Amino acid sequence: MLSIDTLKKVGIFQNLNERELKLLLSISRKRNFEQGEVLFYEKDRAKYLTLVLDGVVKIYKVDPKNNEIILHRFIPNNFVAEMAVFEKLPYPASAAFETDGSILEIDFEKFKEYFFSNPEITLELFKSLTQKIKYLDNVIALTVVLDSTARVAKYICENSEALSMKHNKLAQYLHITPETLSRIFKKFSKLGFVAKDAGSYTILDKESLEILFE
Amino acid sequence: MLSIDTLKKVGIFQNLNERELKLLLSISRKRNFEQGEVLFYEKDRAKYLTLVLDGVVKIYKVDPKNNEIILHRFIPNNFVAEMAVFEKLPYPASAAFETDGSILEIDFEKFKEYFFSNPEITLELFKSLTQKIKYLDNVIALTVVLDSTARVAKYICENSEALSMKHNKLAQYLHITPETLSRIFKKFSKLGFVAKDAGSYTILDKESLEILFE
DNA sequence: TCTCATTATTGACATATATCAATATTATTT
DNA sequence: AAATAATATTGATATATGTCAATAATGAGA
Repeated sequence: MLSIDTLKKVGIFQNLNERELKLLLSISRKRNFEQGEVLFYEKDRAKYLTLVLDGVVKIYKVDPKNNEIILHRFIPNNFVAEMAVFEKLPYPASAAFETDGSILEIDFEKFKEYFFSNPEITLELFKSLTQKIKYLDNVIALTVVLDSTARVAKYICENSEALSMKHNKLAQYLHITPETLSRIFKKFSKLGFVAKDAGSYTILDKESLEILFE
Repeated sequence: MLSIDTLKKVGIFQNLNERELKLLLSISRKRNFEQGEVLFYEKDRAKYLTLVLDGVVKIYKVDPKNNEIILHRFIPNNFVAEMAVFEKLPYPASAAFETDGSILEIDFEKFKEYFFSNPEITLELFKSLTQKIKYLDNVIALTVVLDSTARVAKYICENSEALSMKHNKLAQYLHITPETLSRIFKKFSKLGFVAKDAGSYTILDKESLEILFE
């Protein structure tokens, strides 16, 4: 099931030696999830240090109208919500698998005891924390600072995969309704900033789009 | 000007010995600011590890309509935007003094060299980073998730100083206009959730207010 | 205490975006 | 390829909040 080879493939643990990997193995377990399964809910108590091994995990909050507000999608080899584990705080958001996948659960107290003196590990944890700050900053830069039109412009300019995403997923990610998104794309088409071919859109005039959010 | 005694008073450096404090002193300098002075602008390059010594520093973004969106206010003994310094990234937001004050500027490369192997220092830096995540999460929880009414309810329930703040400051902090804030307070008064006496408001029915944002 | 400046409130109106319902388009299954 | 389901678009309308302008309340200096 969970083997040293699996752990070796995780970037964060690359510099650990065999002895350390064995130690890590002894305080970890792998858990499999199916698409849609919830990893944890907002306000749950954090028990384990969690790392995505396979699949995509979405982190989201639920607003009073029951809309999911997606803060981030995690791909493999990332820690999820380690802040809550470090600080012994309830999770600030919920997490669910968007695909089938698996996670590594690590006993945090033991991990701390064994690995916090290892500068390579602490450096990786620093990076992981600063990464989270960047993600949250991005949510704010996108959602709080910009209006819907600017938000769409920014997102399609900066995320190449955006144009091939299903529109309702994209809309959800940008915290707008599919209707509004559709109207914005129509506006961009009319302005000649994007073109529709065979269902999906292509960017024709990136400079103009950039003006909208800069 | 900048003395070891000043450094000793900073919580984060409490566990440093005399030799380490001297070392820190040699790579630091103090800078004074007047109310309103800008510490740095969004997108500036981060040069020094920065810590507030005196005064209040606001961290804010500017939206396309030139509204300031305040993300946080820092009081003394806090690192400001250390993420940008760690990651050698442009500042994700601007910073300005709301009062007269001063900061400590630390040469980051040397700080890293001298102090990153000290577990007490890295622990403090961890705490500082997780704190920032909490602040950003709060901005999102307040601004992205809740509507204006819920936001006011949450803020006055959870921040005792809110009711004595000037309404235009409070409104700015909640990212709503003073007019909207005034209307929301009026609504809360009519519902009997708050009462106005001598200019400022008092909470009469906290449970009801809490229902609005939970 | 009176005056002036600042801050807060109120009303009328504008605007962005959501909601709902109908229809069109695209994708999937048989 | 036809049938069905899923997704996208469009129009009409609702709603929350912003904007602007007028007035009221409050605070600070003479």
